[in-house]
Amino acid sequence: MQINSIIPAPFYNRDVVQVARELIGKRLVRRSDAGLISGIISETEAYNGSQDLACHARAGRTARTATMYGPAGHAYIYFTYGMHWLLNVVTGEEGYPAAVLIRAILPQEGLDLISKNRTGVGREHWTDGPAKLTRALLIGKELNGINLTNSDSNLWIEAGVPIPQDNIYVSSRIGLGKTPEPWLSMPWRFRISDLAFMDKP
DNA sequence: AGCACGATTAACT
DNA sequence: GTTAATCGTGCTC
Repeated sequence: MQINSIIPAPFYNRDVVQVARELIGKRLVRRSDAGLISGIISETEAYNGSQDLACHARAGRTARTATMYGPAGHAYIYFTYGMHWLLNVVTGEEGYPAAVLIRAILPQEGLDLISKNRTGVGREHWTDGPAKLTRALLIGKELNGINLTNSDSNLWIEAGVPIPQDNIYVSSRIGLGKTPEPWLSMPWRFRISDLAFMDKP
């Protein structure tokens, strides 16, 4: 893939909800020791500032959430449920804590590597969850804070395939537990509703 | 210093 | 539909 197709920093230095919507269809690329692994982003969620009670930054700036306060276009990767790593992209002005959770991708390159990283799991479930895709792409704490707009990084996001607005399904975020309203119902989850276009050669 | 819980997953009944 | 796995983080004592 061409270096010049990497999404530049200004794309991320905007409203987190808008970025979450526009990340649908972009290509997430991981360069591992074994080779390239990539997939089209098919599901995202926006987490918007310390006032958003579903956002980790609700507790203010801590060692864990520090990257969310950093520059847009960097990766915020955190550990949860004692075993899972989740990948987010920092958005907005430096100092404002907001990020987009990458919830699912559609595998494109490095299928043999993904298969290896997801042994015992059916192809349809290789990367259809936020912790599944980080396992498939070998993403962990060592990539926390990495610049996703830098061609020297081992993780970046490229221009992918255009997704029409009417093929993006909007709903409320999931897995938020006891998060109170209105945050629980904010329409900040985006996903491709019709995957038929992927089946074309 | 101790504790409850989580932006989940996979394996159950 | 239900639940165990598993541990860093942030809050309470």
